[in-house]
Amino acid sequence: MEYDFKAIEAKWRQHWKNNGTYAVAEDAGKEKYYVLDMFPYPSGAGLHVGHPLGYIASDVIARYKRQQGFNVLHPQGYDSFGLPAEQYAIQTGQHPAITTERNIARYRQQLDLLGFSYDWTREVRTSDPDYYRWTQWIFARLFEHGYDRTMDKARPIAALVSAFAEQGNAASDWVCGEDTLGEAATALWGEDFNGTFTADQWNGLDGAGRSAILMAYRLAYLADSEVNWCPALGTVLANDEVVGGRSERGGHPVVRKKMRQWMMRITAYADRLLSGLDGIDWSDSIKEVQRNWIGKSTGAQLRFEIEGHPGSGIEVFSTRPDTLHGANFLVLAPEHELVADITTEGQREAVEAYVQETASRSERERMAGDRGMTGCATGAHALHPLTGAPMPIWIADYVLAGYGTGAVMAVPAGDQRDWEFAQAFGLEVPPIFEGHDISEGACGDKDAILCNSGEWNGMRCSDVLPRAIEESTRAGFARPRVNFRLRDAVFSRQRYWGEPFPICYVDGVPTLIEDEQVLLPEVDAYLPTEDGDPPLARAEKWNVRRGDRMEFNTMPGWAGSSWYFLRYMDPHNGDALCDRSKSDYWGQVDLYIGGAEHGTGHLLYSRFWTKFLHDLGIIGFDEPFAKMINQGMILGRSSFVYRIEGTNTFVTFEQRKEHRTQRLHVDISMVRNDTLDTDAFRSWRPEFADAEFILNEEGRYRCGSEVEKMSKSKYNVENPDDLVERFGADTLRCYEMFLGPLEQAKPWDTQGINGVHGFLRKLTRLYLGSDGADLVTDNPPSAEAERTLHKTIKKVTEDLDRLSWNTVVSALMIGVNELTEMGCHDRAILQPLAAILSPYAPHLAEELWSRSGGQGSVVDAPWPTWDSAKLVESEVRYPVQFNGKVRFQFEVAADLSPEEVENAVLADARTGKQLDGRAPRKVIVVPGRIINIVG
RNA sequence: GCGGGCGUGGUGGAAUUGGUAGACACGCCAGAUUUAGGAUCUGGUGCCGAAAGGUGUGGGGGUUCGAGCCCCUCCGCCCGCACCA
Repeated sequence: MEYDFKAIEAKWRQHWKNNGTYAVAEDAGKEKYYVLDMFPYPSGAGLHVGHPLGYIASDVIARYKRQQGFNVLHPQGYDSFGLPAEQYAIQTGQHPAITTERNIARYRQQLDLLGFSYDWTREVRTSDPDYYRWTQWIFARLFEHGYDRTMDKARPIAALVSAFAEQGNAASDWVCGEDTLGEAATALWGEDFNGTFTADQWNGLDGAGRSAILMAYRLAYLADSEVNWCPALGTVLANDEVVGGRSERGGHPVVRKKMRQWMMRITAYADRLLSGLDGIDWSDSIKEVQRNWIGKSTGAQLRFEIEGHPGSGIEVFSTRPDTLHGANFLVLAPEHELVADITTEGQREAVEAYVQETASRSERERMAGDRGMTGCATGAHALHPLTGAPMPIWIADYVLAGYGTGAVMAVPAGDQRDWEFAQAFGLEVPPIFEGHDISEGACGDKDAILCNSGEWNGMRCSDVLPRAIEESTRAGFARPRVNFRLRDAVFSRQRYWGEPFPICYVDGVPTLIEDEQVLLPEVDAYLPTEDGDPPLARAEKWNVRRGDRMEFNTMPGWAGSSWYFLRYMDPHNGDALCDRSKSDYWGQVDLYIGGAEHGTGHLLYSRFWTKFLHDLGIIGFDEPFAKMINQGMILGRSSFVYRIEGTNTFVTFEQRKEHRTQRLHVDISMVRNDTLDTDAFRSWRPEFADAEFILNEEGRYRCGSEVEKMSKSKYNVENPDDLVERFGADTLRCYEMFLGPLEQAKPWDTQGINGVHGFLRKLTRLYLGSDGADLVTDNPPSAEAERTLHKTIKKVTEDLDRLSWNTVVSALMIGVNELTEMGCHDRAILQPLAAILSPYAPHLAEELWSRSGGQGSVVDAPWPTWDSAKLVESEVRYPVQFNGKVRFQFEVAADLSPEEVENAVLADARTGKQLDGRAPRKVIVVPGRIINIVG
């Protein structure tokens, strides 16, 4: 066998392992290149062919860059804290660490088969205490820091404490949770707290009081937030785990409950997270997802006085204060704090019923559904700040409590939702736009011309807007305001298998534990306690060793994955999360490859933590991933059989409509070319043992098929191990790259792999005879063979530079086809060919490199360069322009310089045949293969 | 509804800067060969047509000597967000 892939791959896999080929170290004399995969969660199911796609792509680039002389950092690790291992533990009692260890071993085994050039000495695992120690350390720094708006960076809370001691909180402009501050201050100093406190007030506080105040400023803080609590399950549920007021799993009742949770003040970084997007090379769509999620809007906060309630007012946020003259009522979220105060006696019953009704639905549910407008008048009125006209105050669930101030000024002529609300409740729609018919709907056009708007009549909205903000501010009822949709992230989970917080409570005050690492304790069960405390509360000895008690929550999955790319640079450092000299050398990730599904999770949180660590001077850059490619999903091709209802008889695809049939997924391993192996099917499951088949005219059972997501339950999963067994890792690598553009979703087609396998076999035959004898000669290569080689080097190099993985395989195939046709066995051709093959088929490339006399490992073989002089084609046709019109096609040898082309054209064209009988004076050869002739 | 992207043979896709559309591969067809395989080799394969020729990148229009690519418009598909004031 001339291409014995099993022997070749085993041989070189062992060789690389023995030689530690892929270990890298900092080298000041070499330019670095950092190429990173999103590390996997090691699930029990193992890999299917979709998982390695991105890993192969990054490995190709890592190998290519390495051969180009870069010092390449290409690590891999495991995001090993997570829910599946914990659920398995709840069911079986097996410790998640054991499950995780086993799954990692399986992953490693599968990854090793594929020939990746990872430096495994740098492996990280988020569940490793030596790793999560630093995750806890970052949390501690976040706890100890706040965000100073003046300096636009994170600063130690200690600096704020000094400022408070001297000037209270009036002089410093730090990001502050106003609700948290308000609650704490009210508890300490009484109801009339107006947002500021003095140095005397501060200095008079005890430790608990100060702690409560400082919580409003910390980047990691404790706060009461409303969550979906399921008492039966003893845990908090995410909004999408709640359906119709009951838990999605089990159907237990869910209540909305305020719970004290750790939060991350990511909102402090909202502006920088937004502007930082401009400087990084990510896809437009994922940047757009992040922009949308951050949701910056600029406008004003306006205050409306309430009739009969002097001193209190309703604050609303609006991006369109230019439409203020069209505002004729206010709408509050049902949860708005003023609702109870302002509701009139006549409306109280109706309002309370409405509030009750909305409270029983989750926010998610309110947002979905039929969009029918609901609401209720409070009976109260606000006063229009310009005209003093009374404006009825309504409550409605289309206004969200969590956004802006939880209240809006309704401008039914300018906002579709307000318009619909006005229609539903028979409210007036004052027209404020010239030429706009308000019976049709609202007008959102910012270029519309205003009317009925006092001094602004006749002006364009977009021109009025800045003026409206300015004038309202001067009049004292408004101030400019920027609002973000982004909300602070809940950082607590009531789970076991996550990072424990380095926090204990001393007299109720949350306090950092920094003198020793807080390790995840052993527990006797992985469920919450009877009291509803998280599983960590079961670890009684662990719990009581500090303060009153330890923190029982653990950190969410995204904690460990927010900074792992840094740890690879210095994975064994026991004194720091990453030495500054190492992070300065390796710097940002140059190429990050992974799925697009993390747009608002991992990718946002790692940007946040990176900026924070940059503020602290831990690292010298503030964006983690300079360039990112999101690979598309590989879809499976499912096969179906058609059972006649109520029988055990199956008809083929062609006949399925002649009967009442039921479509069933069948395992694709039993199907070849859409034909079912009926014997295999009978023995697949007992219920099919006596299945009858009605075959088609060709005497075979033809299955139906469909492209859908790969999944166990659809029996359409292709396992990489099987394919490596049948075709080898090199074939699988090439084929996955050949499938199509990396970013696109594409169906898997196992039949297609034969073509790529044939290519590698054909390639091998250039070097080896069928008996395994060397065929490589030292004959001088023909010009033709050189042209093929240089053309291939050029194409492969250019395609890799623009990250076009799939076209590279085609280029290699074409080269091999041509060389095979020529019968080329020349060392001068085949050695460089092995070198450029290496990124895609590293095992075979090593074999062929050594067979063709290459020195050392092909992994370090310098990337060949192409010589344009060798790229001579016989003739090229140029379209020729004469006085602006293309008159004829001119053929010229392709290796001529522009000057030679010019002379050739002049010489020929002077006959004047194609040039209206005129002799040209000048010939201009321009790129794009067009020749301009000036008459 | 808003935002992002896409539309090319039977299939996956190529065409990099506006310059011979369909490279490369699968599938299919025909032939060869054989120890009958999920093997190998050779040739063919966009569509219509016997051929000459015509036609062709979702539809229509435009710019250009020239459009898969640029502009306008309509249709269809995918992804993300979705009452964000």
